[in-house]
Amino acid sequence: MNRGRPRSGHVDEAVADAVRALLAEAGYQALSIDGVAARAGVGKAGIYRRWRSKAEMVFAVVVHGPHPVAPADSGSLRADLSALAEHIIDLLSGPYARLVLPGLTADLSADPALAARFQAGVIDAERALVAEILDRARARGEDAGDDPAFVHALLLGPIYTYLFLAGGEVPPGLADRLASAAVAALGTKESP
Amino acid sequence: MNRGRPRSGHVDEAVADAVRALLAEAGYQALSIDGVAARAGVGKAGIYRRWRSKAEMVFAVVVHGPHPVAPADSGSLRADLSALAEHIIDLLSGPYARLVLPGLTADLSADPALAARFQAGVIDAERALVAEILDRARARGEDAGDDPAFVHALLLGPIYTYLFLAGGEVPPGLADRLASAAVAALGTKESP
Amino acid sequence: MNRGRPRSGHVDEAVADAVRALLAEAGYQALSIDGVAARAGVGKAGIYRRWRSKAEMVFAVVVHGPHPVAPADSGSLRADLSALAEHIIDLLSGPYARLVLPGLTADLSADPALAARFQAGVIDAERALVAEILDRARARGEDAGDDPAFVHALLLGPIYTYLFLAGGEVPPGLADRLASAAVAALGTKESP
Amino acid sequence: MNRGRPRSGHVDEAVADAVRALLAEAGYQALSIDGVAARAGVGKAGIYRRWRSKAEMVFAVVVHGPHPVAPADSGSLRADLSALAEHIIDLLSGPYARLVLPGLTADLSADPALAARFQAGVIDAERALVAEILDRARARGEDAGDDPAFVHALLLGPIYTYLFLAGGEVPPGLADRLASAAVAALGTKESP
DNA sequence: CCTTAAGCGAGACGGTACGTCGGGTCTTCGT
DNA sequence: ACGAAGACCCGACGTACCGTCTCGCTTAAGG
Repeated sequence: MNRGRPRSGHVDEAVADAVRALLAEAGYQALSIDGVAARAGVGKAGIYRRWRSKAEMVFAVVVHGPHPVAPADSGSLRADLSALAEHIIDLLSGPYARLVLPGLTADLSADPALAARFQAGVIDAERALVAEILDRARARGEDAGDDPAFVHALLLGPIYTYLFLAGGEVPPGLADRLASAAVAALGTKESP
Repeated sequence: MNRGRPRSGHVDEAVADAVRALLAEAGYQALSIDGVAARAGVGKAGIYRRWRSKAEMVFAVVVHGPHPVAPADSGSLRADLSALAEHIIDLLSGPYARLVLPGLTADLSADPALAARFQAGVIDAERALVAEILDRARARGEDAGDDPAFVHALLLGPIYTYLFLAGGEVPPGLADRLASAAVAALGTKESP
Repeated sequence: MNRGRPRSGHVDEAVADAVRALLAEAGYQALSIDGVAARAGVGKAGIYRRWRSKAEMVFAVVVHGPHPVAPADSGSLRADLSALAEHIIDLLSGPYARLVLPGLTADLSADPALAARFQAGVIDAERALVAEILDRARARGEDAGDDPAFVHALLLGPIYTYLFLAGGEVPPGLADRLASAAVAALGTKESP
Repeated sequence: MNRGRPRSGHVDEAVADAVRALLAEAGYQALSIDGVAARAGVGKAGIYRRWRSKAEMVFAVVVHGPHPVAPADSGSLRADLSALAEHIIDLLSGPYARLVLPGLTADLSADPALAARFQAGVIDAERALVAEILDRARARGEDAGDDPAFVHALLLGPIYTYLFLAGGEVPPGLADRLASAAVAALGTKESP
């Protein structure tokens, strides 16, 4: 049985609001636990009771999960992948992800436990979407390979590169071009 | 003419050694200017006189530039791209890049000036290599498209994804598969 | 009429035990309400229901009051005062008083209400003992002055000084010497 | 040779001012290092660089030492001791000592090193004054005993008792009465 | 007997202060 | 003028307690 005073949902809400507000104002690096606590009108202990680090907190608040985005079934592999790529572009250039992802990625590299949760909650979820799209294509008789992780990397990687390693903007038509590249790659023998 | 005592090369060496040692011991996030100064037996002022931030210092020391890697000319676009991909994999999974890149990427997103220098010094240099490879292919009569940046993103992005967003390891044969995908993409009309 | 569940004596016992144990282990300053509650297996509310502060709690537990030490009647003022001084020395150098008094005194200076209770429960009680001794002496025809508080200060003050302001140890024979000093002071005209 | 930037006297002054102001406003217990740093416009590190605790800081600032109060030589032991007692009363009921002493005494009991410094800097200094007075009296042919520490305790103890253990006020004429008591005690054989 | 008020252990709550660490700047002396 | 050294102000860190407040559960007295 659960003993003691139960945790208050109000804290979670207030922290989530404060995190989003402060991220928008100053970005991930400038976000501090002290600052969030003060802005949320919450004790620091209430935050540390829930999350062990800034990275965990932001991860929980911003990446918390609405990734159930069912992949559209347009009847063609290329169109499905293009839609998925467009979805990833939207996600990564969205209001918060853009501010959060580089810093969060850095923290992941120093916290294997959190990295595992990111892997499971975000990467694996997206790979599952790719797998579903490929399965459907295979059912239709299209050539769909057998490595959803590779196809996923072929979509996510270039998008991440444009956004966070190169200039910061995604070129127009990128989703289509990535989908075409992926389809072309699937229809190729890798060694001559 | 320069007056006063000239800068001592000894400082640069000592700092470079200290940065490498401390990176290996504790990683990028745990690296501090104080720590580097103490380890190098150097004053903090001597460091700030050279670089404006931790990110600049590490960037200068670790990514300092020896990227003159002439792209091998193997006579085939696919083989050239594969060699380049292999080179990128080696670079990114090298001893320091692996420890440094996620944190450095995060700092880039908060320091536009440094981001521009990273863009110019690393991204543009690699894009130029791709451009050279594509030019050679075109001269040979192969289909080479007109967007080296896209081809570069197609190589670097998935590698970065595997190393820093997903598990941390690059699957075997990745360089070949990426090169094949790029070549296939180039031989495709992007709109049906 | 008292309704509701009556207070459990078990709490008082458990708290008293915990306070004594923790005092012995770490002293007054390191004693915390959280610590006492945890050690006693008691809720913090149960403690705050009984006492308003750490000082009150410790005061109640350690100085709880059994000071009814009837002053021995030896037939001589000097001997009576010496016995009382010896008693005070024993009290103040006892196992807990020694750990508690300096900190408790400090808290008194910040809590007038508690100070008044300390004054009434400890100081006034001891002054009453002195008054009784002086009355007996006066009845015997000895010179006993008319200011028990002064005589009491003449006994308690030096003892406190030796124990808590100077080194920490009471010199041998102190009780006798203080009694002699007090008697001598009583037999003196204060202004020539 | 001393290397590095020397400590700034401005910090010492600012801290001393802030400590005095905050003591007057809220007392010793409510004084915090954070508060002093903020009020003084000084970093906490600057404080911790100088003193290891609140008690050390306050001790250094308030009790800093100028106790060179030469003992008046009035030609009589009783008058000298009375003057000294009056001086002690003034000291202890002075603006800061009153706020500081109880809390400081408490901290002494938890910090033997500081206790030793208090003993050496304050108690021993006052005992030396007593010793000097007694020496002068002995030179005059008066009976002066051989235990300055005892005489000192006979003066300081009752004063401390009145101020910090009993009500808080010193009764009028106390200095004279303590001096008389001390003189009387010196002229007495301690064992019947 | 059955309500019901108050007690109980537990522990979360908003806060404050702790002592430490790092950032980026400034100031000394010696080279 | 540069060098090492190190103090400067600032602000965040993660921890520990404070005193208060819910929880769900006894526990007895009063109706």
